[in-house]
Amino acid sequence: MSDQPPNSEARERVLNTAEKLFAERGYKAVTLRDVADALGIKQASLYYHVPHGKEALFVEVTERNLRRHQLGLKTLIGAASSLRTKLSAAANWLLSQPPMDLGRMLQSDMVAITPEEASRLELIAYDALLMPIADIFIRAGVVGEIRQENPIMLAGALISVIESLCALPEHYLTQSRHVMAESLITLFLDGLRVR
Amino acid sequence: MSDQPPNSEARERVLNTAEKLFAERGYKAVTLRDVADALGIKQASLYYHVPHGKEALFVEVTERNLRRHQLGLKTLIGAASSLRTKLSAAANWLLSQPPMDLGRMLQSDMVAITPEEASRLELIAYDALLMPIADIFIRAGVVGEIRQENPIMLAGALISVIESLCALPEHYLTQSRHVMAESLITLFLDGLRVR
DNA sequence: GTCTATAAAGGGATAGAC
DNA sequence: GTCTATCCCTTTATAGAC
Repeated sequence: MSDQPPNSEARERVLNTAEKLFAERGYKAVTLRDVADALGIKQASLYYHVPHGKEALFVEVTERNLRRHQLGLKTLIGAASSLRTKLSAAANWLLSQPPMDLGRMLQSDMVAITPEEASRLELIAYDALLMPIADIFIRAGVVGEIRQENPIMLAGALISVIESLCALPEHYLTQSRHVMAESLITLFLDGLRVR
Repeated sequence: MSDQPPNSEARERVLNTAEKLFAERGYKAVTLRDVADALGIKQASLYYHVPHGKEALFVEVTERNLRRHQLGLKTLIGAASSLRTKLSAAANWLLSQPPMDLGRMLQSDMVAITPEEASRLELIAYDALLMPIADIFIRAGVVGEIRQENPIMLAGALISVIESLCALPEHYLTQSRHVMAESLITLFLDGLRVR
C-alpha cells in the first residue's frame, strides 16, 4: 500500500507515539514537534520514518488504531458467552485503550484532511468500532433476549458513553471507570429488556 | 470583567460566529482566518472587536456558550413536569444547539490554553451542563421514581449519548435525531426503574 | 469598522552532514 | 537514524490609513 522504509523497531515507536497523541488530541492539535518531543528526537528526524508527512502519518496511525480496535473488540466479544459478558468485554477493551474520540474525529479531524482519506477512515471507523458492537445487539435482538432497537444507534450510544468515562477528569471520579462501565451496562440491559 | 469596546451589533456577530466554529471543531482546528472568512471580513479586522486575541475569544465564547446551555437547560427542565418530559426537554435543547463536544473540550482544547482559564471553564462546564441534568436524576432518585445511581455519571452518559447523535453523519441516520433521542431516553428510564 | 501592510512566531517539509 | 540548517507557508498579532 505504500513505500515506507523497512519496518523497524524505531518506526514502530514513532507510529505508536503518534497514534496515542492523535487519538487523544486530534489532528490539528498535535504538531510534528509534539510527536518528536515525545520521542526525544528532532522534528525533521520523523521524515526518515514517515517520508510522506503529517497527514499521511495521521491517516496511517488512525487506520491502525481502528483496526486494532476491530481486532480487540471482535476477539474479546467472541470469547465471551453471554450478552452481558460480551458488552463488558467491549467496554473493558475501550477502557484499556487510549481514548479515541469518535465525535471529535468525525466533526473536526475529518474536515482537516483530504476528503478521500476522510471517507475511507469514516468507513473503517464504522466497521471497526460500530459494527462489532452493533452485532451484539442484533444477535440478542433476533433471539428475543432484548428489544429490537436500532442496533447502530445502540452501539454508538454505548461507545460514546464509555468514551465519556475516559474523558472524565480524575477529580470527578467517585468510582472507578470499570465500576461505572458495569453500572451503565446494567442500565442498558435493563433498559432493553422485552416488555 | 473586561475592557471590550461597547457591545455592538457587529461584535455580537463576531462572537456568534466564533462560538459556533469553536464549538464544532475545537480551539486548535479553528483559525482566526476561518472566523473572519465566515464573517466576510479580514482576519485583522477581528482585533477591533476582540482586542485580546484568539485565546481570549475562545474563552469568552465558550463561557457564553456554556452559560446559554445552563439557562436553556434549567428553563426547559423547570418548565417540564414529569421525569420523562424533563429528560426530553434536556435532550431537545442539546439537539437544538450547535454540537458542543465536551469530551474534545476536556481532552484537547483545555490543554491548549492557559491552565487557569482551563480550570475555570471546566468548572463552568460542570455546573452548566452536568449539574442541571444530574439534578433531574437526583430528585427522581430521592422520591423513589428511579434507582439511585451516581447522578453525575448518568448526566454525563445522557449528554454524551445525545451529543453523539449530533456527530452522526447524515447517511447513517435511519431515523431522525429526535426520534433516536426519545428511544434512548426510554432506554434510560426503563434501565433505571426500581427493581 | 474594516482595510492593507507587515512583523514575529509556529509549523510542515527538504537537503545534506555525520 | 538522527542531526543542523533552512525554506516557505500559515497563523497570530500590531500599526496605521481610510
